[in-house]
Amino acid sequence: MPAVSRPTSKDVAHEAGVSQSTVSLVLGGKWNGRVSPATVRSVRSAAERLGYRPNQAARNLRLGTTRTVLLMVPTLSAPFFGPVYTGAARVASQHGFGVVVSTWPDDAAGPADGPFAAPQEAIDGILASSMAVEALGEFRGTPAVMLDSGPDGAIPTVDFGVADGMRAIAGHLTGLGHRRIGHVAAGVDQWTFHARAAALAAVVADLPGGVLTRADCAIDVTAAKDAATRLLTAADPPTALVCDDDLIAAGAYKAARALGLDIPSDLSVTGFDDVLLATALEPELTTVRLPAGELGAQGMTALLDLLAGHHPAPRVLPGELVVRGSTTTPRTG
Amino acid sequence: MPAVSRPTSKDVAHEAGVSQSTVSLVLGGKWNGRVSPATVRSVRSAAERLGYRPNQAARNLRLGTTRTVLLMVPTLSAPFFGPVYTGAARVASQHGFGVVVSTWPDDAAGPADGPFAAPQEAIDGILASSMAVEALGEFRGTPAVMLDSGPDGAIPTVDFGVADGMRAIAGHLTGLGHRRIGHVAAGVDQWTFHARAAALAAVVADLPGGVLTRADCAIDVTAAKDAATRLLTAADPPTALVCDDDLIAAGAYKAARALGLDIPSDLSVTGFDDVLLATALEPELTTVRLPAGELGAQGMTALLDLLAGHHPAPRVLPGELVVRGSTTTPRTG
DNA sequence: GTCCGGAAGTGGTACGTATGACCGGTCGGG
DNA sequence: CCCGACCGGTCATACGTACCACTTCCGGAC
Repeated sequence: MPAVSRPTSKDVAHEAGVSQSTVSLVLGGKWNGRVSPATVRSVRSAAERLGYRPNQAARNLRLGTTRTVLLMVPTLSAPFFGPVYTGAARVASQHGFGVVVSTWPDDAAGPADGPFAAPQEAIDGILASSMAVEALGEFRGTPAVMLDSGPDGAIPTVDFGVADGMRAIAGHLTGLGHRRIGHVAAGVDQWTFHARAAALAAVVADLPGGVLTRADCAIDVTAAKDAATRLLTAADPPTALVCDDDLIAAGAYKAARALGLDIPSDLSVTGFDDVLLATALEPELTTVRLPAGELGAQGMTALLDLLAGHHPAPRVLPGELVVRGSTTTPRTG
Repeated sequence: MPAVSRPTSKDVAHEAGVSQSTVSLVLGGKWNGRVSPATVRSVRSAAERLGYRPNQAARNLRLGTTRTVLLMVPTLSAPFFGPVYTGAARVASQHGFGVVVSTWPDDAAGPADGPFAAPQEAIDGILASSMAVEALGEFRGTPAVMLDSGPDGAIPTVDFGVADGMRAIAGHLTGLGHRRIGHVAAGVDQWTFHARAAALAAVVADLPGGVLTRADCAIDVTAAKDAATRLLTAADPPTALVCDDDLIAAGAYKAARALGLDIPSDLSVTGFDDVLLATALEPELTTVRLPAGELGAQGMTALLDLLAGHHPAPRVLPGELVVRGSTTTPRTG
């Protein structure tokens, strides 16, 4: 406990020889024509001299608002959500809002392994990843925006156009001549992955001679390697692997190398997200760029709209196909 | 603004037919022998029925403490600091503390590009990365712990043993027979990088025939590729590249590939940190594992100690050399 | 019958801020 | 000469909680 307590507005008032109300007026900027310039100067200099910082707890109590929102994401240890936080925090900061984060504890596999860490602060609103939807019940009544959760009637949403992204991937591969396609899928029960799988399946089903095989795995390099190996060692193996995530693609690379397959001449591989990893791999990964920072920023914008009383329209951020060196025409024969 | 205001302890008191004081007593757990079991049950059920959640702002004001600490790191978009946050948040949560984060805005290159986003909440303490040291002045008087900043007389610190780690790297390479070593250094004016450079230089200086060259770059794959290319295209190029960071090593891989050099047979490469990327590279990267999550956890532990009135001793977390496929004996001749 | 003391709970207040309601003085217009 | 408007501020209160000091009830001891 700090032995020296911080100065209050009353201390500033005493120092400046005015009342506490006047201090609040001046420092709150509400003094248009109510306070003389001389007094304003004197109050400001007194505050400066004492190093006065307003007590946020008292202000929050008085105003009934905290100008703070809660961001709920599964983890910040994985690559994707860091930029989401950054984008959200930037927009929040521009509007004078703070952000507190809540994640699954210990990078657990899911919310069943423990509750989100509850913030000690009161919050005005919630920006929640779809993977946090179960934990939202704790905060019934708090305005919320969901990220990447699919259209929802009750809660405003900001989504990626993952189906379009997956169609672009599939179109790219089939355009190159691939017919036997393997889907290394994230074994996670989330809208975004269901939407990707459905989009891919639809494209392959419409393709004469198209064959789609599938293996599920956790979003983890090692698990992905195993899943990809299963697909590649089956009879009549695919000539291209479509991975639900760049990390999964990294596992597919490992599987291919272990089997002596060259990427892309023996096997085309695609990812999803375009995290830093995608350009560090060799060859660089063909993937769909999901603007994670933009998701956070647009989500925060929607949430602030909601807090301001407007009901924001659902937004969809397009993914962009980024063709790099991991895809080419299949080996003939 | 939500039209329906949350119930207060007064509402609960009315519902249970007791006074607000009693509600506070019961829900605060301070009722040992002061309140009858029947009343306790009735208060608890009333709180449950109304969905009562204590107003944190009021509690913070009354108690003069927020049970919240501020974590200052340069960014959460880069791989390293996510686990730091996770470790810190886990320990904080176990002690009933919350965490708010402050980063450089927009992933700027440094604090000069703008202030850290100030949290809207009052905080009890600060856990700051060394890269945030400049911003610490705003919070003069708040208890703080520095991470990865080197020994400091005034502020408790938690550091990595980066010098030992670098000596392990250097010993590994020289033990393999390398004599001409290139240092792809992070061009960042921080204790941790100075310590790494000094440790490496000392080992090479003690080595008969040892030659150390150096190129600086930002912690960024593209910039690292350029820097590594400069070293590798010089006369009498190094047989091993020591990189200050795994991301820099990824750039070195790209430079080697562009020059037609095989890793490790033509060139050994080492990294630092052991982020996810290290095992996704091919071949997997020899590096020093810095336990980022442990840094956050130990730092938070030290900070909570400090808040409890104990002055924590400086702590040093050892780095561990992880030998993978990117290093071998230099090509003879 | 009086007094004591513990059990069970209540009243009142303070934390620091923001703000609506006041208030004394001056000045110009009617 | 009086009244209202306006300037430049102050007073008092409320936000919701935690906790100290106090009261009331009641069973027993003397």
